[in-house]
Amino acid sequence: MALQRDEVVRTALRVLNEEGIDGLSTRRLARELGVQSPALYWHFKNKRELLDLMAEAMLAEALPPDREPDPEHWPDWIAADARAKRSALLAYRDGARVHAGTLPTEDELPAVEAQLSALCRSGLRPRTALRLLLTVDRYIMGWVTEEQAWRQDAAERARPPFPDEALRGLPLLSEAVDVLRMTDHDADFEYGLRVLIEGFRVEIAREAAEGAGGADGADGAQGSGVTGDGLA
Amino acid sequence: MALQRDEVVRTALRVLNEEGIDGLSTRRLARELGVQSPALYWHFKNKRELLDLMAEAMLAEALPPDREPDPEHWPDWIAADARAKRSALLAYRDGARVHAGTLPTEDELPAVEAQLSALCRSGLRPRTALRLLLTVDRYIMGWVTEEQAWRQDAAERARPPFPDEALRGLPLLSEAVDVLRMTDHDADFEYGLRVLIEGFRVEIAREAAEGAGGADGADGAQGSGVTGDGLA
DNA sequence: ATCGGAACTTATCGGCGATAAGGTGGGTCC
DNA sequence: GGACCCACCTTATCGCCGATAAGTTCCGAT
Repeated sequence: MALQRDEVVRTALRVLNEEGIDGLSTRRLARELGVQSPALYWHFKNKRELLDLMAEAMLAEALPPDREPDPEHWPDWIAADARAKRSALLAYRDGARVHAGTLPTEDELPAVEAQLSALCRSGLRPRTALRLLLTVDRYIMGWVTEEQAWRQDAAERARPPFPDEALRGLPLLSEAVDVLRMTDHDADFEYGLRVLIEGFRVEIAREAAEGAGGADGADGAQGSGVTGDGLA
Repeated sequence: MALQRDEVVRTALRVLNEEGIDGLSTRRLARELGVQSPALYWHFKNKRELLDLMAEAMLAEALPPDREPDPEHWPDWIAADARAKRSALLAYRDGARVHAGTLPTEDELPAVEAQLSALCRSGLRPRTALRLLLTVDRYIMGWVTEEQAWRQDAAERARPPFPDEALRGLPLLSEAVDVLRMTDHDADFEYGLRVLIEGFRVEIAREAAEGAGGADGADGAQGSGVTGDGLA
């Protein structure tokens, strides 16, 4: 039986976990498949295409398609999706870096449309709803990228970063040292996620009120930006 | 006169802008400096170290040190710093990817301590304040990474992604097409930034109330996470 | 029996990061 | 003034990489 694209992608993901993205070469992968490296170019246009499929497979494992998001409980599914996506990226070494290079695929669009539909029930305009989804997505990507970079050079570096001496004379940082050293990734991620969702609540309330009151007007977020006077 | 580290870094940043990070090889850089490539290894341990210095230089251009953050108007300087950091990363091709590989340096710590100090005036515990700073940082990194990836293959791909046909039957996405196609990066970034800051407001209010009321207790953000019932 | 194409091999290209070993020139010390 | 040193660079080379070109094998349809 000849090689299947699918089998190549699965093997590539295994090699990714064993060697990391820098160790994933076409030769290494070919050896693992019992084949010479140019054979891969029969199945893939180039390495980029292979990486794209790997990214797609990574996320497919964790995000079952065709869920119908419930408009009544958007914070729940937004948070659940965010956690699922983070888990999916964390499940493979350098998962975030693999995913980062890819473009959104057109066949993800219907799922996004469904999410927009749910969010718009709360009074959001579609463009605001999409911005909201993109915002949490960017947060996840940034987070996991950093998390995996940290993990990587925690492995290769002898001493942990930010030793106690470096914190001398910095009392607040010393108190927050667990956050600084990423001792508790999960809770730290969860914090940022919660902040985002509470921000969304505020934003949704504002836009719903606006929509109920006047027309719409251009783009509330523009220009001078954040102007509030602080102090909670 | 012999080569100076500083001159090498400046030249490397120029080459980065001309060729992108994949085109920035030691040979290319050496050629630009009128030197053979192994000469660089006298000045730098390896390419990683050069990239680290490039990242440091990039951010140094945009973030003047020794500002004293004003506790009364934290949303303003948080937003200003965020915009400055994004601009710094956008100023160089693949700036986010260059920065992503680096570890936080110990000499950035005093600035962070000052920011924590300002935030804690509003009743935040240091660990929450640091989480807050990290959250916005991750958002910026994720955002700019995506923005630059998009820009790159907008350059090399013939047709723009998400053509109108792909949006047939997806009315909400069609209405939000400008966001989808990242036509207006700046405003979209600003939106997420504002959402984050409004989330921070909520979080700060909660924690200040908590601190005023009872003791503190473990970690409000843990476990079941977001549970609210949505609908603004 | 033959032809065609899918799926692979071998050979090779140009480029990469990195190291080893050797050269060179200016400044220092006796 | 000669010996030495060392900062700084060169030449040569290693083992890897992604990718392409051209040739081979083998199976299935005609």
